[in-house]
Amino acid sequence: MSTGHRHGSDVPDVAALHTEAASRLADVGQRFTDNRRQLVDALAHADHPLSIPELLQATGDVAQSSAYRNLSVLERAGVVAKVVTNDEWARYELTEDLTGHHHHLVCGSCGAVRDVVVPGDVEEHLDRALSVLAKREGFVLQHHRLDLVGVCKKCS
Amino acid sequence: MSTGHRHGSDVPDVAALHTEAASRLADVGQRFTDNRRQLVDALAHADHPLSIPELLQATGDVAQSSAYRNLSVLERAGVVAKVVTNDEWARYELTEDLTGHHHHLVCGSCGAVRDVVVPGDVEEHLDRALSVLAKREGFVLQHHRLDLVGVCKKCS
DNA sequence: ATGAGTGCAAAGGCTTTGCATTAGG
DNA sequence: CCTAATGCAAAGCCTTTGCACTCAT
Repeated sequence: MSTGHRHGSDVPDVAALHTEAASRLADVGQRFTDNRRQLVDALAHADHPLSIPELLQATGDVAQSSAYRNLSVLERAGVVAKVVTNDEWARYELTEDLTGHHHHLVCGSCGAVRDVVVPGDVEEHLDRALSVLAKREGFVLQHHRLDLVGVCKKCS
Repeated sequence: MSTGHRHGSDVPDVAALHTEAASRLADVGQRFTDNRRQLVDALAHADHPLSIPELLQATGDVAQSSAYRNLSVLERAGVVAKVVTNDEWARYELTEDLTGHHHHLVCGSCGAVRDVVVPGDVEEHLDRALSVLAKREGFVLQHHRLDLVGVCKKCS
């Protein structure tokens, strides 16, 4: 799936997302509980990876330890991915096969991270070049991460 | 400067590196002490970003707190850059204007990170595309970070 | 009933900081 | 001499874990 989500102007298909999340959790022997649904929904409605404080605020009544534990479970289930940035907290986002491939605008000034989609032809060109490179290095390439580092609109 | 270093087969120009490091430290009112020289040398001879444990081992007799403090100073001076990965420790490398622009092969299995250089034409193509994108987003682009995530030769 | 999930509090582990000592200009 | 730098130990802070309670099946 790659139904509409925050990158476009369309509304996220919440039902489909829930079904898929539940399915992936079931695959690893886990339930789609209310806490987990709240975390997934918060991530689905954000246009950038969320930190734990942001997630706690967005969900309202999820205990911090539960948030960490459930994010870990969701990560193992392939529903969310941890995004490491230079700021103090880890950030989380839905996996790319749920939201679509994208990259990040990282503001070196305030630390803000925003999702951005790179034109398809650029991605293809890049992927071809990286495949060749990986093969040459004896490296099994799974995917690439690309961050644009600079100063966001608000800080400049 | 961008004298020879670990990416090529050439030997790092230690003297020039020291001069440049000392100069940049002086610019921010800091000295090029023996501990800092040891850290810089260790980074110059590695072919991948080093974690604190690796740096402590490579330097031998630098106290952990001094390593952290000096890396912070070197970072402010623009001599080293912190590289954030998904593993437990932060990693450090010399800044790209000292070593040349490069990217990282990140092994999702063992966490190893190795430097890799992408062909110039690919970089140019990418930079042009990203400039257009950044302008459209009202973002002042300074540089990009590109990681190849997969499985390294040793783990596959 | 029975195991998964939850929440509070305590523990862990990387990183930072306080402070007395040492070294460089 | 005098300030910067160093090293040890203690403190911080994000994250993980222990444990008893609750909920769903």
